[in-house]
Amino acid sequence: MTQNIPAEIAPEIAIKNRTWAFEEAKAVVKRLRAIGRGQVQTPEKGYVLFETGYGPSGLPHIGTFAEVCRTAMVQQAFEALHPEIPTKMICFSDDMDGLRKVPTNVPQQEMLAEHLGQPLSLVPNPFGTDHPSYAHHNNAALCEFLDNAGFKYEFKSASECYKSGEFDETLLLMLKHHDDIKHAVLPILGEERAASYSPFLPISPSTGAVLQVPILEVNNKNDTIRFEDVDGTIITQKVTGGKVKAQWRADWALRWHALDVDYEMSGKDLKSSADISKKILKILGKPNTAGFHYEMFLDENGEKISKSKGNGLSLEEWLTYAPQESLAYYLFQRPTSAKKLYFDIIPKAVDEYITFAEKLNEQEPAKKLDNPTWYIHHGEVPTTQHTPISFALLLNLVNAANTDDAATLWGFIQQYAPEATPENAPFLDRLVGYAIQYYKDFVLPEKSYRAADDRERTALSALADTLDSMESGLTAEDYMTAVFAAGKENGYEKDELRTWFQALYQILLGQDQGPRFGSFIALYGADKTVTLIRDALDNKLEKSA
RNA sequence: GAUCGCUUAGCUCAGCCGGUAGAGCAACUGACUUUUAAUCAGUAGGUCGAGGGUUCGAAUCCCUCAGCGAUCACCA
Repeated sequence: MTQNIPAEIAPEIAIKNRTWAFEEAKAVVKRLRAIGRGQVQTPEKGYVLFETGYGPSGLPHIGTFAEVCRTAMVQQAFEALHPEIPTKMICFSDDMDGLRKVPTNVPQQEMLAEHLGQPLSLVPNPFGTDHPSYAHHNNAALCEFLDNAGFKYEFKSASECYKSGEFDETLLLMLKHHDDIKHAVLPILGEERAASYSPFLPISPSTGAVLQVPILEVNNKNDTIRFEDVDGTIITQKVTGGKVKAQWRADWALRWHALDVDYEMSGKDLKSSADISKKILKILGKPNTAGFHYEMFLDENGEKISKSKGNGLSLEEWLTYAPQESLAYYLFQRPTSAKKLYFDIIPKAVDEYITFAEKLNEQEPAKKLDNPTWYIHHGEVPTTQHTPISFALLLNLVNAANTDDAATLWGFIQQYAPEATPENAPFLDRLVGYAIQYYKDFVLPEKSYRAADDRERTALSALADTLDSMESGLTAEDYMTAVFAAGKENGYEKDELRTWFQALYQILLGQDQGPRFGSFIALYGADKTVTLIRDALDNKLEKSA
């Protein structure tokens, strides 16, 4: 249930920490103290609850990850303050929400259009996966993602909460305070919406759709509401048992109340909604849930990242080029100021993560709490995270080494860190994979091979012949000598040798710069270099570029 | 209109319970390599948006202003 056991940090030390995560955790403590009349103790439900919200109308995105990740950080800080109190994180999916519009990026558009208005958990699955519904598919994606990232959480489905009756008690309470709740929400609504607003959205008995209709009458004796169904029939329906869903904002308060949520953060775009939800929670008679509002993610030009525009950097993109830990590190930084998300920040984030990860285990307890990796690795960085070289160096290396082969790249790495191997530095090995991906996507497409002129052809074939006749396994210096000899003996004067090397890069590697050529041959292999040269002379490289 | 954020070295940003500024990149110098790049060592570079206040002392707290930007006001 508890997220983890932070490495021994005395609560007296923890309470002095001022990072945002601890400030948030202290807000949770304050809430507990209010509930316990001055005593900080385990809530009646048996644990302190941290909630995150997810809308399964789309796949999990970077905002989803950010919210779970940061909530886990607050949770960990709380555990350091009160190790004796159990905690739990719930990832709540609002899969009872109606399908408002058909997303343009999913299959079976027409089929989905027929199900507009239906709860997402009843809309058929258009993806062809095993899951029974649209929402189930997305929920599974969320869980898979969170599991892979190593989060400890409990998944909760809105549809199940409504149907099972878990929300009934609170729904009845909301029915009792129907008008108060309505008036709490009205001030922030536009005129048009205000006219028909109700905290309740009945489920149509004829179509199953989530209806956004005026509530004609509230009956607290029978636990019912009256409304007009899509076909014009006036219906009287219980608010319990999954026949009614709470409207946005009221829905939030409902969850906080019914599950007794102690902490939930949200984006600043939801600030006004959260404020209303707090008012509703108060009407329902519970103390405030703790939580703050994090800033939005922007793109390189400071504009809001939107999935439809495709600007900025997506979660998938980050995780294609860098480890999840580096993103978590990035997310730890000042959540209340807007973050620009674009490619260039990734290498820096990775290297700063590495720097902090290398330091954590030796730091004084008080210092540990200022180290972002304390939150990412639950107090102690595993030794497997050690890497002797930086990601920036690795990216330069993969560029220079001109290879998408991990083994070759490791050869270059060992020039810098002779003792490192994929086995004893698994994190570095992961970084190698990311660097190669980067090479494939950004370096390779930029390559432009040119054909050799006559002098170059002569020198290159001489080099190929020499290499062919050399024994394998010679040193970089031996190969270097051969390269120089091939140049000198085939028309390159001493002061022209630079152009000879440049020719090698342009003709063989498709770029203006490259690695030290002797080392390149030693690592790439003399025989493969011969093949490379002969392919170049046959003009085969241009096609593969 | 309401709410919030940002403004610190050429660039991107960190520092913010007050004690005369830091990093990365870029620049420059040097070392090392029988090419370049890389690597390593070092140097230089800022009246911390403007004005005022509190203080022995403010990039850091308070007020005013300016510029830029975001979010909300339809849906979640």
